[in-house]
Amino acid sequence: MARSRNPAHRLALLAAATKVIAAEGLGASTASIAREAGVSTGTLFVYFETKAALINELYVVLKSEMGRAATENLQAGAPPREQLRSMWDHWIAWAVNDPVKRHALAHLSVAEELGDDSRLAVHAAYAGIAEILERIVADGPMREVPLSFVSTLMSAIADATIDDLIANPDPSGTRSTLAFDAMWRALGG
Amino acid sequence: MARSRNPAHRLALLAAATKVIAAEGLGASTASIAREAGVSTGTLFVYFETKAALINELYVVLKSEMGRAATENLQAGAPPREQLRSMWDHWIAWAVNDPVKRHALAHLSVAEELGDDSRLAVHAAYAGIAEILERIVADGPMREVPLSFVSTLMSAIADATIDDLIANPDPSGTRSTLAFDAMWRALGG
Amino acid sequence: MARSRNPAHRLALLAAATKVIAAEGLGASTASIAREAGVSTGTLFVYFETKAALINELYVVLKSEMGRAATENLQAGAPPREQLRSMWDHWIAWAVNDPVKRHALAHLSVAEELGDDSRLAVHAAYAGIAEILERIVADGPMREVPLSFVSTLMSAIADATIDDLIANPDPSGTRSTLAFDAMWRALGG
Amino acid sequence: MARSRNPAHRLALLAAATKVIAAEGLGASTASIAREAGVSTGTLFVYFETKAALINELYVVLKSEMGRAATENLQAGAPPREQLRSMWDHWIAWAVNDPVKRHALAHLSVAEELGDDSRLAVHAAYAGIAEILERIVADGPMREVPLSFVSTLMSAIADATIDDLIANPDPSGTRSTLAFDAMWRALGG
DNA sequence: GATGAATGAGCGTTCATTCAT
DNA sequence: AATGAATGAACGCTCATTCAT
Repeated sequence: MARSRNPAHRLALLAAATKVIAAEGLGASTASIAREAGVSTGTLFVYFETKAALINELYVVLKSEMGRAATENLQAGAPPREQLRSMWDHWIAWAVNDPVKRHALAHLSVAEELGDDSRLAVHAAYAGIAEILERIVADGPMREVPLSFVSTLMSAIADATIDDLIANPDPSGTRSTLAFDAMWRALGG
Repeated sequence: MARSRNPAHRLALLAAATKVIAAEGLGASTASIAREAGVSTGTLFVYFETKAALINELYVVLKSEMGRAATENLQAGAPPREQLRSMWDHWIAWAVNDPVKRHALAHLSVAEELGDDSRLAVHAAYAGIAEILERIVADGPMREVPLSFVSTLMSAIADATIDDLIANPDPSGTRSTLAFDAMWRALGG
Repeated sequence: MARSRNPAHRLALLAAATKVIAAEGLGASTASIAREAGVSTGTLFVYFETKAALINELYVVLKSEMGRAATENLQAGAPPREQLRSMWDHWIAWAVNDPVKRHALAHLSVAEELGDDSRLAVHAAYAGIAEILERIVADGPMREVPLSFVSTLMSAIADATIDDLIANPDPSGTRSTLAFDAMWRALGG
Repeated sequence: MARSRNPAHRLALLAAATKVIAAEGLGASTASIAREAGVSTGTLFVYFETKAALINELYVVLKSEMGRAATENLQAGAPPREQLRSMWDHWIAWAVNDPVKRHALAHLSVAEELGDDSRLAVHAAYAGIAEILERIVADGPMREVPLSFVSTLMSAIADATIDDLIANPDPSGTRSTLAFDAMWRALGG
């Protein structure tokens, strides 16, 4: 057997892409990503067939990670509001503690080269969130609206909050609570 | 910078940039923008010193236009909810009736080359909106939050609504009303 | 008006491509061709959309030039054998006097990127040759064979002769005459 | 250089190179050749020091095979014309029955990396042909010309015929006979 | 010997910008 | 002012070759 593919390289490339894309946007060159990862330009293309493939894969990884972070430690039997609040807190924490990933993801989400399959691949990680959201919305004023729209709305509010908290940190958590309450009201919960 | 001799060229270039950036994203070449405008590559640089300058200027133009559209025909004495609803309707209408501008603006808003001065230059066009927002928020749960955050929140909800309406048109206006109500609740109005 | 396209650049690029391709084959880089022509890499692509376009155009230019050289000073009323001999002599002279063009053409003729349109574009320059050939072959043993095959045969004999004469010059012309006679016999003239 | 352990790999690589070069030309990558042969990229370089070495070796193999095919079943005592005709027939048959080898050889014959030693290595396989040719030419008009030129001439005629027969098959053999007669006349036999 | 990941020079092509006309 | 040819750095990607396993 030859040297087998080194998973560390794959991870290093994804981490490097996260960092470089966060800093320079999607225009970041594959050369700079490879350099940051400590491998040669050619090696990048061993692990990702094209730059577009790297972008798509990184999007799936980060977006899924964010979804998983949000649903961590969810109390199955807890009341919906508490469940949503837990999600909210984890979500905000993930983004605020790792603003580089959050920035990279913001760029990736609007990438021209993002394929439908990537957007689809991410859905699984958001099934838990969708379920909770569905229950909350079920008897409220938004019960007729497609869940995807409700979900987009929540994401929009969360993203706005995250950007605000990264720009002006608020360790007390007051602003996060206020924003959560606003979202809760919006959902009609 | 100085007002150029032929304002028609300037406008043609901005219109062309809107169309081409909406279609191809920020990667659109200056050559393709000039071609679309019916002028030469050199002429583009007579009116805009660099591509970044064009992007910034177009951002200011479109974003301001959107703000102005939102505050059109505002009834000075009307109750805040009605004022906000008027704004909301005008805002949504502007974007839905001109999805090309909306798409271009979506790209421009995340442009790497966007300067703080451009973001600032736009504020004037949003003074009216801010004023109304301030009054609405004044006695509600969000009274302690910086107005800029409230404003960002509203934009986020509006943008989500607009994208949804462009993707799945709803001539009845039901979804727009539902989204407005959600926003109204979020603001604590 | 701006600077207009400089025909000298086009010619310089074709001449440079001839020289570099003769020396290095079709693997010659566009950069080396541009350098040899004294222009920048970008300029090459102003005059030729792709490397393949340059290769095709150069093929048409050289092949046509060779055809035109062969039919130069043709005596309309002369006997077929003398006409063919004149063509033969001009053809051999063109190739032997400009071995660089001959070598470049040898490479170009087998280029993967050569299109049917280029092969077609060249035909006009060979109409005169074909006509003579037709008359010569008309009553001989090859009268049933497609003219294109006869033509290929003649080219093959000529090319072999040319390569031999370039490798081992023969100013006396003896070998050329011997080869012509062989071809004449082959054609059944 | 030293006979390698596993001759099957060597043969598989040569066969794969034949196929891939016939289809894609000399630009074919060593990786694609190795894949076609069912071995790894590294293994290719165990059997052939460089790509150029593989090309040279394959040229020698195919060209020699062609020469051997031509002189197969030669009747020692038969009249020269019949001997030449037998050669011609075997030669044409080899190429027409295996157009992939013929195409590969056509590419290899003009390879930049082809060395004089390879051209020389092939001569042995053509000794028989040369001998017959020499006898045929001995008393004819081409008796003063170097035999190598006569040989090149014959190859040129044969190649042209082969390409024509591959492009437009002629099972009746009429065209092959016509071409042979033309060559016979050219040689002054 | 066999493997295939790793390498990095090199490729064709693009494009923001300049400047002679 | 308007033009578009000219520029050359930069890009994504390929590939012959090496070498750790």
